[in-house]
Amino acid sequence: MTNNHAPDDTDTTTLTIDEGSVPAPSKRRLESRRRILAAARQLFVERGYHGTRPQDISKAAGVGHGTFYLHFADKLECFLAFAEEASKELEMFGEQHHTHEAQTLKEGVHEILSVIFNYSEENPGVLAAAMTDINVLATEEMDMPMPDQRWAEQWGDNVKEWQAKGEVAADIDPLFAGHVLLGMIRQVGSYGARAETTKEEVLEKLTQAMIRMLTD
Amino acid sequence: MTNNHAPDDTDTTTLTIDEGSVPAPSKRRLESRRRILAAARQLFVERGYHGTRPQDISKAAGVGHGTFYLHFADKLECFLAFAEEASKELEMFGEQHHTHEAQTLKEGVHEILSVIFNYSEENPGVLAAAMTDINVLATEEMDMPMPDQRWAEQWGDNVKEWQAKGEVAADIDPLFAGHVLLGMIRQVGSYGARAETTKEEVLEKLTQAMIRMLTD
DNA sequence: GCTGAATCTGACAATTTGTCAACTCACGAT
DNA sequence: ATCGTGAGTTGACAAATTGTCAGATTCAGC
Repeated sequence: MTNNHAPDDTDTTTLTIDEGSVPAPSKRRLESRRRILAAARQLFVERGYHGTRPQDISKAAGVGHGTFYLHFADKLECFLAFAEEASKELEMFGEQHHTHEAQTLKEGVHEILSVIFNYSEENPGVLAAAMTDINVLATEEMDMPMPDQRWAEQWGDNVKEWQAKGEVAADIDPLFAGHVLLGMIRQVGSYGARAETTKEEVLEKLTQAMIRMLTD
Repeated sequence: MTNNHAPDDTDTTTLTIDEGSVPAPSKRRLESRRRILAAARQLFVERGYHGTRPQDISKAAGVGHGTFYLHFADKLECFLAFAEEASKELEMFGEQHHTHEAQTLKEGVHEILSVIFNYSEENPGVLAAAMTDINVLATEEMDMPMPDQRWAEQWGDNVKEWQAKGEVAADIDPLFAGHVLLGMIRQVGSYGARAETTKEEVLEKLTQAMIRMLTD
């Protein structure tokens, strides 16, 4: 398998301008990539990883079959790019929908979860994929931390801040808690998408469960 | 794709004797299947789903390439069988290592987690696969509940019992909590396999986190 | 408009998945 | 012990998919 796609020092996620070292990708190239990723997203969510083929993706994207391989080495890499993209989107979604500075731990947790739930509602199935434990798909070391790991760490940072304010129990390891919280969100997200229950109810219950876990 | 493998009414997991309706599979057939599943397990754990091919599995199993398809329709079905097998193993492992009736909620949780952690130590990577959210691989309805769903429900049953004894907060929805607990275990299992920390430490922290989540 | 680099395309090569006629093996009948 | 038979397996080959790359197309700069 030969790697035909762009040089690895190109930021393969957003293809932003990297002053001086690599020329900016053309609009054309960006557009092709965008279309491929959009098609990939739809198919991964609809059919799952197993049932999605590179040829399906390129066809749905309206590009030549070989074009897929100019952008991604294989299906896995395309999947990882999709997950990364979704992760970034959630971040931006959160920034856009940030309403006010939380006064309490409960408000803080509730607000973050609301963002996640609202994003999920608008993009069914996307977060489930983005938060995938990549280890099941592939076991080799990844070039960068995966979205789920980064989120766990971010939650860990949040816990550390709340702990500094005395809102979270002092004996809790923030990073550990970050992972625990991520696990909760992941599973409840999956369960909530299936169960006969409302988003609001799940949101309240999950907030409650998380608060309990974090406090004495 | 034609389905060449045994009639669907055969229990494809353990191929137990089904009195009267289907003849028992021969030793030879059981042995082939066992070897395929053993090879599949090793490869799925080593390489992940993406990097494992049916031809790799049949080769590692020491059976003909076509034999794979006599037992499983495709890679996904083989993976699901592996996950199911691992799930059953954990159950049996738990039964064999059940030491005593828990006196407190903490002991109960600690004991169940010990079983899970001990099994994981003896079978690295297997539980991660067995507890996979199958939805990422495939989105169609499965014929039976997946291992992760069943575990969540089992934890839900445990929570209900503990609740009846007044050990778990009365306002907690047992099934919801079951899913939350599963999510915690899953993520912490993944984190613990990677982090520079001891099994005992992770076990203690997770027990603590779970108790907090379940109590006032 | 011309040019050349960037990018794409799809035919074809390479590889993998899936099929099935031929073969093997285990078991029961004689 | 031998033989017949059906279950189960095999691997050559068909079908499908992944991956490659020479030729084609596009587009920005002059």
